[in-house]
Amino acid sequence: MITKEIPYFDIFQICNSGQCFRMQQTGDDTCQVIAGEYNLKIKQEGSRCTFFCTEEEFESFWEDYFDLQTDYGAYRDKINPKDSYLYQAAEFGKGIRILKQDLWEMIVSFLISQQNNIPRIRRCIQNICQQYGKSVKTEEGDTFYTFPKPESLAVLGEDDLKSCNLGYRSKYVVRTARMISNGEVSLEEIEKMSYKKAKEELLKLFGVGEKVADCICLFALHHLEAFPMDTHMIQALEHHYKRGFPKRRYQGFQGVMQQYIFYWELFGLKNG
DNA sequence: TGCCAGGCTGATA
DNA sequence: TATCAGCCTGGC
Repeated sequence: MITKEIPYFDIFQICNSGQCFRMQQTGDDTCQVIAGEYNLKIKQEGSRCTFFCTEEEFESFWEDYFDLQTDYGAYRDKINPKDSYLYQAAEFGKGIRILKQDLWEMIVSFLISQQNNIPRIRRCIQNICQQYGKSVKTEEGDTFYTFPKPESLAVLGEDDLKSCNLGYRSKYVVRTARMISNGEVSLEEIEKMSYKKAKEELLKLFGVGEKVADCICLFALHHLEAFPMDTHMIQALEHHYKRGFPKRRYQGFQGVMQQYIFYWELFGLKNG
């Protein structure tokens, strides 16, 4: 267990920001995240966060996973003070960070995300993990499931994941798993590529289009210049940036601004 | 009951 | 090159 003072870090904002489907609020001040072989409980009171893991695990994995070394205040300081819309969106979502998640898991997660809603995406992923992942016992005696490897899904029939509630997305996941498993597309190579090259490569995968590729670039590869355009973003930008979003001003970290806008559109407007 | 949700593919013109 | 139907399924 390790307790830290972390400014501008809000576990619930991250839970709801739609970038991570295996991080969930479990109580008034707690949440649970599953990543790789790890299952972490976090408790947050103000800027005081308690991570229920060893210091070694925190330093070798979670610190980087949550991008805790980066000063997000510096990104917000670059916001045009005359842009009151972006300013208020960034103020509202100032606890958001862009996580560094597993590439394969993000590919599958965002393949499933199309024409879908967050609770159902979570259920789909949970079903896949339970059926094809590895079960792991925690020290407390609880069981959780890891995310299955591409090879485990590549051997399935194209419709087999319909039983996990994926619907027509089943064949996207299975065919993509095959492309990776047979070496047609290399995850290791994509991880070394620039944003432009990585996106180009991801677009070769069956079921991956512009929006999904950008989400993968942002949430797995940490290419902060990726700017996913979904229906919410299209509407928000049409409404607030008639002459286009000033991406040049935020060159290199537009993705952070995208998250502030996205989170504001989904939660800020509704809650005042 | 019908419509739509955090898109994409493949057919058609 | 652009447009559009069709796709699963659950919630409203």
